[in-house]
Amino acid sequence: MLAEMETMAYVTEIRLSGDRGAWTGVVPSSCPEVDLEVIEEYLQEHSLEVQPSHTPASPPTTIAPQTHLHSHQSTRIIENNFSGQHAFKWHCGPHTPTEEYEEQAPPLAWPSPHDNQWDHIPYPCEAPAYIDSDSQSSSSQYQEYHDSPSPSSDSGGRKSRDSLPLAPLSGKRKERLFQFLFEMLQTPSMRSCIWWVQSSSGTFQFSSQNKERLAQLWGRRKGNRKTMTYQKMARALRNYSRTGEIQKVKRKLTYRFDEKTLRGLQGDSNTV
DNA sequence: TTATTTGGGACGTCTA
DNA sequence: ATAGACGTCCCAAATA
Repeated sequence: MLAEMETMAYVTEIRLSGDRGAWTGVVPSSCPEVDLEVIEEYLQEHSLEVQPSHTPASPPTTIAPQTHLHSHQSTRIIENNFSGQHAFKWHCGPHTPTEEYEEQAPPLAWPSPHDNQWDHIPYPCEAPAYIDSDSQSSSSQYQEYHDSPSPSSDSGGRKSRDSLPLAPLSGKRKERLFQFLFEMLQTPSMRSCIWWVQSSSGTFQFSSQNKERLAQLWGRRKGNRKTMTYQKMARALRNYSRTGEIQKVKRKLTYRFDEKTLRGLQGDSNTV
């Protein structure tokens, strides 16, 4: 069934990325459960993320009103490379994806919050981080962990690691929020909660629908006493604005990894 | 206007 | 003991 949903998502992606004009109304029809509002949210959120390579935060003024997914403006979305509308799939199943994820959490390679496996286990998915949504569509194949060549010739990889002590310095180091987020971004089953907007620039976005789930996972990971909420997690995220690891971009629920941080994370995930 | 998002001060907790 | 990295609470402003 999971396979079915994957297929569903896959088909959706194909339609989105492969057949621009034809996808109007196609997605929902193949899945009655699909929440149109969510789709619209995705379309809106993503369509706004048309990022000129030089500036990730495009001014809202350039944003065309996204009336409906039936509109011809869907083209814009596709141009945006936002074919990875993985979120669609979760509405097809009985549970939200995060619920599934929670159920699968242990097998999905979570180091228990107690032991410090985090320090030595590899990321659940070591696929290159630089996979845009469309690349992720083909990621259905890297559902399982698999080796992948390092993100080739990252001249700054080492350097950034020097300036960014992500790796355990003295054997063990507590997991940081941005590391967790990065990991989630590499986890296909979490696509419904968080996804790359433009992986090349380190821009990612939370799902308005499932951000709380992700926050809860973070809270569990940390072994907090109280339930983590997006509010609180976002507070920590805002702290990164000062320290520079992650910056907020002018898009709803969208943030961006600092270049160095991103490289450090990628280098980290490839060398652990 | 309401609900959601965003931003940040203040203080607490935990860990290296 | 101290500092870093949040976690928690709270409030206000910006947006949708």
